[in-house]
Amino acid sequence: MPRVGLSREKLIEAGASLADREGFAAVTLAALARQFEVKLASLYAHVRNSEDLKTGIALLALDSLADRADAAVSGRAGKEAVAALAEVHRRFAADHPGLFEATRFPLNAEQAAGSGGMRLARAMRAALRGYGLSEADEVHAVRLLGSFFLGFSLLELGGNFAHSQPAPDLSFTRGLEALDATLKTWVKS
Amino acid sequence: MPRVGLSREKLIEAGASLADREGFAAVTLAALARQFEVKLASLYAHVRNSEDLKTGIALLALDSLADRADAAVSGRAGKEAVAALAEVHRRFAADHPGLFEATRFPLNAEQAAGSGGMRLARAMRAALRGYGLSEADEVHAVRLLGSFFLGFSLLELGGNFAHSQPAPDLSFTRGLEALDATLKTWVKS
DNA sequence: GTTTTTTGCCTAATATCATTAGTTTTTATG
DNA sequence: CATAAAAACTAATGATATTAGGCAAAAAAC
Repeated sequence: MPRVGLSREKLIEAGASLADREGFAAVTLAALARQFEVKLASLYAHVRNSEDLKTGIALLALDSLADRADAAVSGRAGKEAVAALAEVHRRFAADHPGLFEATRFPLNAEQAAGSGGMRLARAMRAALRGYGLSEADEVHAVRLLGSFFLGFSLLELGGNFAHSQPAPDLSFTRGLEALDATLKTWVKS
Repeated sequence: MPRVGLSREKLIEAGASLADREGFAAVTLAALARQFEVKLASLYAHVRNSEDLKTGIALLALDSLADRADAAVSGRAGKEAVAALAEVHRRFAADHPGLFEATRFPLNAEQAAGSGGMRLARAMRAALRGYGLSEADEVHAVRLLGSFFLGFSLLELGGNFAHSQPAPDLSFTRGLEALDATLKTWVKS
């Protein structure tokens, strides 16, 4: 019986593709075993357990998002950079809901420290450079923007904006304008 | 064999309690069957399936959150009301993470229309009354605030603010101040 | 009170997913 | 070529979920 030639990387890649096509919940060890035409137990030679596989997919998804964020803020600052970054988040969530969901898989501190999540925070700080905030205020602003990006995408994906007008596009734009305005005149303590 | 006296309401209540104690993921038909000392298949006389049960729990959790929101904005408007509402969201998420997660369970349009989620939106609009926004701008603001509340709680619960200073409390306060400032001078199109 | 109907709970079966321990076979290494 | 390492398999186990049919408790009807 020749070996199929599985590897951890292959499983993670295939898992991410499956997440993108059918949603993160469709990613199971059983599904991947079927895809590679091996017995399920064979996968344990390459991943510790289901959670280990999903962690790998989450890290890959975060890196994918971070790549796009880095590209978006490159050569930009201030309002333009923030808007570009916001667009990246929203487009990623809308175009790749399965991968977006994967980015939300819980990671431990060590995993998070080396992840695309940190790169995202750096891209956000780079985008905020044009606002001239202090170091502490920059963190507050990163958290404010990060919360808005995440919350908006989740609410939109969940259909929360589907039952009322105006269209979400406009709310997104107006929300960014409001945030830009307040960043320009950041309140002092 | 005397009947245990199960009912749909009892199962939903017990499920919500279990979610609160051990997290939403711990809520399974099997777990509830054990708790009531009946065979799992018996539960199907009261709920259609696992999703039906979880939908019921989600609606109960949303109502619980909405009750707190209504109480918080009662007799308040403007900055004070928004801050109280924000606190309710954040406290609920932090004190009842299992129930908070339940509120995020997907609902169809009909279920959502009659849910505590609509009451939350109303409480939000009531809180915004003090800012004198137009009807359309009010929707944008509801979505901006709702996104921030949800996003902040999720990031905080996920440990995203655990690896850096300043403490999340301060970021939350400063974020609200920034949002208050921009609501006061809402950008015109 | 008795009889009939409804409905709650159980049994049996089935399906799916996940994990572990040990075995066999393939591939890599010396 | 022989040996060791590792990939893939087998068997077993455990957990969750759902369906169909049967039995008996409780409710409804007489």
